[in-house]
Amino acid sequence: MKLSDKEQEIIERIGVFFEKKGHQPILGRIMGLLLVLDRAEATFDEIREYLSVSKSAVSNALTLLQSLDRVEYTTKPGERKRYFRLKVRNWRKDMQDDMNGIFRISVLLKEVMEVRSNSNSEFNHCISDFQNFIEFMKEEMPKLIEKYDRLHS
Amino acid sequence: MKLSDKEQEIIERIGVFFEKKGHQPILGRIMGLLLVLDRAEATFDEIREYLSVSKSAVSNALTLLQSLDRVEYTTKPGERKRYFRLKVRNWRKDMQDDMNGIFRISVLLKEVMEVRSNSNSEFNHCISDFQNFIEFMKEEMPKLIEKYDRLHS
DNA sequence: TTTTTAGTTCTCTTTTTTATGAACTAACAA
DNA sequence: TTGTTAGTTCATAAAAAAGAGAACTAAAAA
Repeated sequence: MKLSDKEQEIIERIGVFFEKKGHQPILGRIMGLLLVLDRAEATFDEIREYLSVSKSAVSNALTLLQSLDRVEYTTKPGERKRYFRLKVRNWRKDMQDDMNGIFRISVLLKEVMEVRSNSNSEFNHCISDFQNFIEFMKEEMPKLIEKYDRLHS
Repeated sequence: MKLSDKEQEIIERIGVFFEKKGHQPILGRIMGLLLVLDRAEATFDEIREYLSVSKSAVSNALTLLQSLDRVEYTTKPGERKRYFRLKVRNWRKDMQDDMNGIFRISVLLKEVMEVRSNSNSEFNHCISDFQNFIEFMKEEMPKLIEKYDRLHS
């Protein structure tokens, strides 16, 4: 039960990717592991061994990943073990959430505009312009997704 | 030289927003301050006082913000002080960078596909589907931006 | 009933991040 | 020349995050 160097490297890279999103390191590495394994699932203990981390680390990470709706588990008849796997169906939703996270700056800018006087109209105008841009993007994004679904159905 | 409660609150909120992007707390708070101030600029010492942080914290944060191309400074004739302000022109670019950060998962998924066998075609198919979706988005995004610019010129 | 399996919870250490404060520098001013 | 202003750098303290390991629990198996 050993991962190849290439697999390990990819897991680390995916780990870093999710770490940058503000998650703790193991979360990303567990997701990387579940992506790399051919079965696309693993038991609690397999995860522990593949990643050589403690039980508590795995337990906490899996609890968190499930609460984030990124991981789920199934059981097999006659077995007590849980088989953890990625919630594949949510990937697009997760990505949209990330997009909305980026767009959320416009809410903050709106509040900024509320406290600013109109003495610096050049700067105020820059903020408004940027807000318009974001509003446009926010409106167009769902249309883009619809377009994709129309093309791929 | 005091900020109102409302201004402070907005600065904290903007701080948290940028913290979630992986930056250290003061970076976001400095950006928040520069957004909230009517002049939209502040000297080194004003930043220090408004945010009640140490000189070194301000110095390091400003150096970093400048290297990230988010802040710049101007000087005024006869004054040695620097007037720091946000690089407003880069906001859209920053946002596009953030988007590309989200899309970068497709590079990782490509590598994942390279190490996966074809034994689990259902899962592999899910990955490919998601990759197609991202590729579509990556292609459409610049078009969307063009469209916005055409409408607002 | 006792044991085993599968995971959880709690306490504590290790590591990393964030920021402080003091000493330092560079440029100009008195 | 000495002082002052405007910052920088460095060593370190304080705080937060991440994870380890042991004790614990709950359900099934023997």
